[in-house]
Amino acid sequence: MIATAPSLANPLKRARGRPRKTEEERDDGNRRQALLFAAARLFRVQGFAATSTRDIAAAVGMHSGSPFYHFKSKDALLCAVMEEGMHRAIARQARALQEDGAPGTALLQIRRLIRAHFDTLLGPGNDFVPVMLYEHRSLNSQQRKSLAKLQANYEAAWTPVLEALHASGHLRAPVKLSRLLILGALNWSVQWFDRKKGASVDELTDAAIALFLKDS
Amino acid sequence: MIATAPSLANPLKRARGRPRKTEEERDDGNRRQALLFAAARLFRVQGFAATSTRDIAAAVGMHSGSPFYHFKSKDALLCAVMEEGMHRAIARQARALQEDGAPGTALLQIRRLIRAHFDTLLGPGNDFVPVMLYEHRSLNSQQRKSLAKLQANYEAAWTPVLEALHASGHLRAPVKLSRLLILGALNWSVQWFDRKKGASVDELTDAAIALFLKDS
DNA sequence: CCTACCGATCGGTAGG
DNA sequence: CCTACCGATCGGTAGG
Repeated sequence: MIATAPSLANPLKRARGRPRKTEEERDDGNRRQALLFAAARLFRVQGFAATSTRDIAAAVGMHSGSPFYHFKSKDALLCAVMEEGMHRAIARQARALQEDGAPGTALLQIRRLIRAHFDTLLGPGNDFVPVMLYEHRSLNSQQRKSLAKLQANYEAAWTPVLEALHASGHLRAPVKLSRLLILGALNWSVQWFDRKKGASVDELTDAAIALFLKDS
Repeated sequence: MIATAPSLANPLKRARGRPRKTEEERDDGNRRQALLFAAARLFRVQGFAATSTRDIAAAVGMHSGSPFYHFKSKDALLCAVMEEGMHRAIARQARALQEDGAPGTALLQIRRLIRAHFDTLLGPGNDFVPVMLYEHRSLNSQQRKSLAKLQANYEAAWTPVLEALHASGHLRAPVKLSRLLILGALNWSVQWFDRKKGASVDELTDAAIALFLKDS
């Protein structure tokens, strides 16, 4: 929202003795990262089509043409945001499933999956996955295919857990439809969740468990 | 998607004896309606920002400036699409709740509410409400306020039914969070439902009931 | 509802 | 990563 004034980089005077690639490479990575975060935030708030590459550049103190030094197109930037989001989500999910070592019961596993999913969607600064959820149609078919793999990877973790719950009578609806409906219920929280009022993520997780699962 | 060629209206030769307002008024309403339907379809498929008013005009055989004869701005057209959607949804919901006369049990009522909601979202040609769900942020605050009333009206019907189900033990999670999560699960079906394959709306309704409600 | 048009903005690029 | 720029497109309007 607030465009920081373009920071005038001091004219580089290259040191000759040292290779000094550290600063340059880190800087490069930093600027690319900065663009990724700014784009995620703006795409989430304003939408992809309503956000100009100039908006994004201004948000990190660059000039209008500079994002194209880091990303070949606006589309590619959007896709990079989504891929970043899926990699983070997959990593968080894997971490959650390995909490306290043991796999535990299916009931414990589903709680971990739901909690990790809420954290991915609602955690402070987690704009990447929400962008993916709501700007999917802005991708071309090639990009969609590459993301579909990551999504399938992510969703695959849910199936065995839901199957176990179905077998034990905790879940009555068909497994596939259950997965779609449950993930939908969670994904939609992006639209109404407010960190500053209403239920906490803990309460949300409890409510989801209570809503979806039977006692035996 | 397919732009019909602009239909050249034959030069009007006004009859003098008759008032002939019927044809003119009906035509006017038809053109406005045509714009509303075309806009809903395009906004749903491409998104609001990615759809130009020229796209919409072409879809109904008008020239680029003509939509602005019917709607004061692109925003106003979006808002009209959403209001149309909510009016239809509210009417369908009211009809569903009065089926077969009697109110029936809460279990029957929730089934009617869920089924009507799916029909509103997934029925053929029902693009209005999906546009509302996914383009909410493109409205200004005044338009949001006017729509919020319609949405509150729509959601109000769910609360007493969910409260009855909570009291009878069919619903375990808190009523307010239940409503948010259930509507989210249903709303998300817009993203994955495919009339041509997978579950039918009937099966979806059964699965939702089985997922959300306990036996007693 | 068409014609003809305007000012603004946009994604992207060449060349440094 | 900046400077300077291009062609295309967009929402909207005047005047009929």
